Amino acid sequence: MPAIGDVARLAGVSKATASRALSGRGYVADDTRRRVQAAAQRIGYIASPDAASLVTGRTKNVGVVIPFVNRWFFGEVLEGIERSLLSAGYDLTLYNLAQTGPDRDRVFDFFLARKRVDAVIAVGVDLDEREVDVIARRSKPIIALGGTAPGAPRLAIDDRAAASLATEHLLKLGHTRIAHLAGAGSGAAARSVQGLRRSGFLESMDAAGLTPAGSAGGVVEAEMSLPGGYAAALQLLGHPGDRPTAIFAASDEVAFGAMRAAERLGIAMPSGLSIVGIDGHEYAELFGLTTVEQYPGDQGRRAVARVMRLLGEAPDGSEEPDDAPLATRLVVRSSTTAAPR
Amino acid sequence: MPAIGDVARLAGVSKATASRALSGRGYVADDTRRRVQAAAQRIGYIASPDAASLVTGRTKNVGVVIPFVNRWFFGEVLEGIERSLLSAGYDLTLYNLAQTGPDRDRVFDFFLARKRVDAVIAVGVDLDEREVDVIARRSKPIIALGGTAPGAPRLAIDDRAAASLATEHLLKLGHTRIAHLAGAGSGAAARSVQGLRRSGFLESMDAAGLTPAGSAGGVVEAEMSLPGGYAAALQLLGHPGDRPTAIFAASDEVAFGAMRAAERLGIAMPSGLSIVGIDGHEYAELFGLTTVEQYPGDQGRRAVARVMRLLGEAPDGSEEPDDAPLATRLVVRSSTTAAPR
DNA sequence: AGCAGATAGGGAAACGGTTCCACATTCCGG
DNA sequence: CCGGAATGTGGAACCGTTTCCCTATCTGCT
Repeated sequence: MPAIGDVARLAGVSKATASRALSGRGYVADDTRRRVQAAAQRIGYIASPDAASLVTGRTKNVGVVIPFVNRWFFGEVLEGIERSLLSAGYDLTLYNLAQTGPDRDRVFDFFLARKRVDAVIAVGVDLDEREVDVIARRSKPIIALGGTAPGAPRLAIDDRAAASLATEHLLKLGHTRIAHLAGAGSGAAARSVQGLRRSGFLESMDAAGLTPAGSAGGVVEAEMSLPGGYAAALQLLGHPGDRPTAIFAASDEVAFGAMRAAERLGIAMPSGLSIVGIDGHEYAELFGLTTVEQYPGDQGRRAVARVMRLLGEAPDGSEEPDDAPLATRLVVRSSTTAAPR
Repeated sequence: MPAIGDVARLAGVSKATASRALSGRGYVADDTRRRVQAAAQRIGYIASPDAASLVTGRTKNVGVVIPFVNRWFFGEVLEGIERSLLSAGYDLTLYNLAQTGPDRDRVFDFFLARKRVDAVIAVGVDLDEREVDVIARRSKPIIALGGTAPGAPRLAIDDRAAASLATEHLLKLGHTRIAHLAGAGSGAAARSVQGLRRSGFLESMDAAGLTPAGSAGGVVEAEMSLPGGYAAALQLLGHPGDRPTAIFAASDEVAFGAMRAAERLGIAMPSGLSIVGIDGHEYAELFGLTTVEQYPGDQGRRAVARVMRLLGEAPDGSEEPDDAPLATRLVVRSSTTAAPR
């Protein structure tokens, strides 16, 4: 395997000059540069990133910590991050983080603590102080997308506002018996995505002078997936007596599950039940789901842009990042309609 | 940032001994080992993987090349790979490969050609000889999961057999008017996953003395996604006159799209239309989809095991890999029923 | 003519580990 | 009791880059 010394010898220059010629740093005569490049090309020279990062301390690699890859939101974010990173010449090292437990500790204490990544993007995961600290101590930037990380820059939609937007849509349609399919853990973790959506819902209901309707107090926790939504909706809609006329689901996948449950129970939609979700899932249009859209692919790209700036790789002319919440938009489709009288 | 020299000094030994004590290679007295470990612990020493791989040539990192992360099959495979790799102490570098184009070349020529990964797992992608060669020339193992890579070990289900299994299920139910929603490109690339499934279908039909039924010759290509299946099914089922009574869809996601299309067209299921897919998608049970299951998470784990063996990291007592096709299983649910007479 | 600054290039010292080789000691079997 | 093997440790070379520092030439300006 050819090393830079071989290139240098072939081009008749020193290693130092060869390095400068290839990396573009420092003064090198045009003619020399061309000779070196030709030599490198000829013997198929490829620089060793290990050797380079050993001396520069930069790895051109960022770690992405993510709890799922197979949920729509996370998959989209990951794809967005990947493309941006690739076009910036960076590698992406993936850490599929379990919610908690020894595996999780291992990721932080063993994998991320080493000097293999220049920065960390934590997607949809709530980091505790110790975890942030492990990264920060190595003075590597960390940024949170969706989840929370104490002391780190955060990129997220305003989940509470999004939930209010969805809820108010139902209220405007005249619904008064409204239930919420909340994300698992939303009751316990108030600052989590699920928690914020839940409280946005409760606030809007409260402001309208209403209380959640349906069995189990009108708020049922569901795993944030289609089967999760299905199971929870069956529970929520099980008693024909006190059925809600509308449901606000914590995510589109949960909403799909609820739609499926309604179908199974023979409830007509939307005349008998209106459903609104959050996400703007790829399938929402096809299923006619009213939802508050967000744009995870774009969020991923933004996170990368943010990280690049922190790493001093800001492309010139790029504007400053702001901490404004990310974009959302209510899209009304056929899954919601006016309340039956 | 403490280096191994600091640990050595603190423990009163040489760098060589410290290295041996921490890595567990070579002879070190128990007492010494403990002293070194204590010292490392005390000053928070963490070895630099770059330095290590510079001298050993091993990076403890494998590259995964994958065309999507947000399709069920790929997401599951990726999660399986990730967990296995993590528990083997390996990092996973993700390359989300565009189907073709300059980005794709860049991945191979720039990213994968460098010495940053010890091996490559290519998931669901058909590599050409040049691409395989780039990796092989660096004498890094490459293994294909799902897709094809000339000259590389391949892990895959028998797609043709799976398609036949699905088709024969429909035949046994008495269907004679059967259509196929094939994957995009299945006609052009006979050896691709889509191509094999298509030919498995055609073979079984042929063996039964039947020709595909429905508009467009009974075989319509669809993007391998739910919206893709929806659009293609609308086309296939558009003319009430020559409607098939059963559809074999190239994947479960396509099948879901077709189910949705049937619903939209007011076709009763399964009495008016039977549908069978391939995959064993997470949602298949909920939607009552008959399907030929495969187990992508397990496939990912297997791929990692295979790579570990090629890297000489076989855990003792693990058996030899075989090239037998991976497991599949027909699961009959409510989306298929006997042909109407 | 003299000089500062820009341009060009080389030698050598890092970076942080691993491993080869040499040397010393202990152990064990014949 | 002796020789070789097993065990334990240190010194130094090495992996492949980048970069610091030094020297040399060339430009343009006073």
